[in-house]
Amino acid sequence: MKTPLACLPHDHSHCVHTALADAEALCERQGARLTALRKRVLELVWQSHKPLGAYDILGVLSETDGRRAAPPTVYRALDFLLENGLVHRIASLNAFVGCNHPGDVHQGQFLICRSCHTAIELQQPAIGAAISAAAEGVGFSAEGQTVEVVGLCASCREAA
Amino acid sequence: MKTPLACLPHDHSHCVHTALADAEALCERQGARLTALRKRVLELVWQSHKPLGAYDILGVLSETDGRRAAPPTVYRALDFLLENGLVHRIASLNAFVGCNHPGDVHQGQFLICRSCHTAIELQQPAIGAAISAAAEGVGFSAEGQTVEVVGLCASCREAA
DNA sequence: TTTCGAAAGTTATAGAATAACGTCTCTCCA
DNA sequence: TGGAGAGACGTTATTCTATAACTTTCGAAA
Ligand SMILES: [Zn+2]
Ligand SMILES: [Zn+2]
Ligand SMILES: [Zn+2]
Ligand SMILES: [Zn+2]
Repeated sequence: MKTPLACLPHDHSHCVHTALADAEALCERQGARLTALRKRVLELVWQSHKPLGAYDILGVLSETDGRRAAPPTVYRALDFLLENGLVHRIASLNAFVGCNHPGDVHQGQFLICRSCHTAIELQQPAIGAAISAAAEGVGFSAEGQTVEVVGLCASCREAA
Repeated sequence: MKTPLACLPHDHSHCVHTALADAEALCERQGARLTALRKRVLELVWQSHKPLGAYDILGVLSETDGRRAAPPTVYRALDFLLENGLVHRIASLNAFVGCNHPGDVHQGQFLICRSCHTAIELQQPAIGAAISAAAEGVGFSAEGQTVEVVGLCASCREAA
């Protein structure tokens, strides 16, 4: 039972640097253009392990960065990041979080702490397989999965 | 491999009657008030096996039923139905669907056909258990699960 | 009959996402 | 060199989803 980095104090700037570097490398390899705006949005999404709303990103771009930005600016950047597997959308929160395993084709499972709002990305092939199998069992061919779990993370559990 | 009723031609009025009768019985038993409005909203949600948006419900109430209704009217009814386990919310669609197993405390898994938009509710304790176990594995206590799978249902698969 | 509380009506607003069109700046090739 | 075309981004407007806050209605209990 390893507590995930996300809900422990850690050198988060390292997370951010790694994520940005990985993104650069990945886009290079795939011929995708990681523009300054897209990189900045990715950085903002990675500013913490908490899913971030599109309008929060918009706020930072407008107020802190001083960039003239309207919703489509943010959503286009997010669409790019989603398509390239650099972020995930959390449907139950209408928010976005950086992907921990960029490059792999995958659909994570997310553990969302109702106390500290941290999202932990799991990658348990067994879960995906169990779901696909159950779907196949009724003749349904699964193409995409949304698995989001709300509860209490290890830290918040201890604190309580 | 049993194809679920939901994506076969069937006597759907039977689904509706059963759902409404079950709801009456359940509310009676639990001392919850299934008012005319709430019952009507439940009926509308059950009008098909496709998840229905709150504003679609609102449209019917206003135009067909001639009832003066604003969003809160619908959302309050839906909240009641959710709290009493009579409908589920599909986060990835912002829509609502009737519950197939009212009364049981459960969180379904949903298979959503991208072609005919039918939602099939599964109740596989094994999946829920696998997810909870994976969460416990990193010290996370799962309290609620959202499992939504998009793909092709048996009928649409055949048709293609 | 009065009183109280739940349900529903009403008005306004917040929050999330997209449509449609214009502008800018590259790269590519004549 | 100098367009042509494509992609990224800006801009404006609108749609869709959801909730806040206050008022009115109505039925059951005291
Ligand atoms: Zn991921
Ligand atoms: Zn926490
Ligand atoms: Zn039916
Ligand atoms: Zn289908």
